[in-house]
Amino acid sequence: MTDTSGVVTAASPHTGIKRRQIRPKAERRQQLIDAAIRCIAQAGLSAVTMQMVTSEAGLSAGIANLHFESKENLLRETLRFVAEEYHDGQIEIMEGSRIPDLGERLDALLDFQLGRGVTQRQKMSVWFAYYGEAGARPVYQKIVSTVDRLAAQKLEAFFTEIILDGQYRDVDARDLATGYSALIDGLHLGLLVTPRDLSKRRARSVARAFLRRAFPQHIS
Amino acid sequence: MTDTSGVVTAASPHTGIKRRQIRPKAERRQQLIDAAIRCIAQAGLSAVTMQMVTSEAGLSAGIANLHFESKENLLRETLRFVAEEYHDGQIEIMEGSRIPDLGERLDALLDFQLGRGVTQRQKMSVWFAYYGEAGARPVYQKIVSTVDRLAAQKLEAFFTEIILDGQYRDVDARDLATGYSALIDGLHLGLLVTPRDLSKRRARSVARAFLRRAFPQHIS
DNA sequence: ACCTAGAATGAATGAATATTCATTCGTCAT
DNA sequence: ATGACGAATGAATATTCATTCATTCTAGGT
Repeated sequence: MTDTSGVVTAASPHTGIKRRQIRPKAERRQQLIDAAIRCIAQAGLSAVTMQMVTSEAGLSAGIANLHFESKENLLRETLRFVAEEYHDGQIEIMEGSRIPDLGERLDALLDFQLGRGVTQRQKMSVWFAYYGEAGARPVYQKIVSTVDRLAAQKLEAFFTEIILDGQYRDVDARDLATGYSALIDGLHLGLLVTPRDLSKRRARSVARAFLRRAFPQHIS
Repeated sequence: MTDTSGVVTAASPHTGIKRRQIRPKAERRQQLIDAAIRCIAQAGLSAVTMQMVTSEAGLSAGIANLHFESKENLLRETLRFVAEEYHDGQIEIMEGSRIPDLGERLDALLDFQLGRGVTQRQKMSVWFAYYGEAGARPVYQKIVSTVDRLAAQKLEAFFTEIILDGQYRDVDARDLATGYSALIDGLHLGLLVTPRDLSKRRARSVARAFLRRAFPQHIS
């Protein structure tokens, strides 16, 4: 997560002329992915050019092809990174033996999903840019659905735990998990497209209302 | 709504050589928008070319520029069309003095939002392609948010009516409307990206469960 | 039957941009 | 210190694609 991107790397102090830096392959790849995320959020997936990405990363034109072979590869790996980061975060909270109280864990999940600042907005922006293309691109669809399925399973297990704990009747964990995920996705869309009409505060309250109706004993 | 697209227009019967057809401007524009919808659903917004659209429409290369000036205009008008069609449909049902019973009207709304066949999937695909770009494009954002705001207001009014009718307590029409819209959007995404994991049948049942929890007297 | 306005065509143009690769230059093992 | 490996550069190339416009053709009016 060290974000060195955007930093003008090692310039000779007076001239501002950049000195060539040699870095490990993995680091360069991440640097380019980070730059791609910023470019996609800024210009939209369909307007991103290799020039944009490499110059955003403060590097030379050919470097993305050097490390990723092609634009397509770079974009695919960028999607994979964002998808995994988002879902790993969720899963860590849900499995979280860190937070023993189930109600608190629910709150933590909500915080993760609808909290955060500008960075989060950037990531969401990228996330939905790919979602939009996924209908037409099997490669994207596969990445998203793989990672989604895993998160859905974990959420269902988490909800099952809560249902047992609260002895709730007439609730199906799977359907509820599907509904909650959809709700969160929909709220993200709202935050992205109509921020004027939907504040982050209100989005959180809408999501909490959903959870409260389902698990009244666990949400105050 | 007459869909003449995809039809190979007026060919000389034996040769298959196409005869030039002159049609009113409005008709050609619609024909091109219909073709654009199919292309976006098929190839993704970022991969659509003018060639694709015009040949999908069965017309010559330059014609989209003749009628829309630029690719950007064509894509913008295509978004406007899809957005308005979707929201007009919803609004007609909600205002619907056609269906007097409120519960039935709720069901009709759900049917419209999650029913339909291939065509609907195409439209959804287009809808989300634009959503994905909206974060970076003020023009798209404006179209979507304008049309969204109107639908949100109507939905809130509709829910208010139901709340009065059922004398429901402790329910906020606005929050509920926001939640329901978000849920539907999220389910659409699910249907689009992970059709394997979410059938249309299940999506409907998840949405109905949401409504039942909110308006138990109106949904069986 | 003939004209004419303007709709439609599609080859040509030029701009944008992904990709290549010969060259340059850090870095590290010796 | 020195050499060699390979990372990084960026000018050159090739391709893709939106847009233009001279030409062709259709349809409605006379």
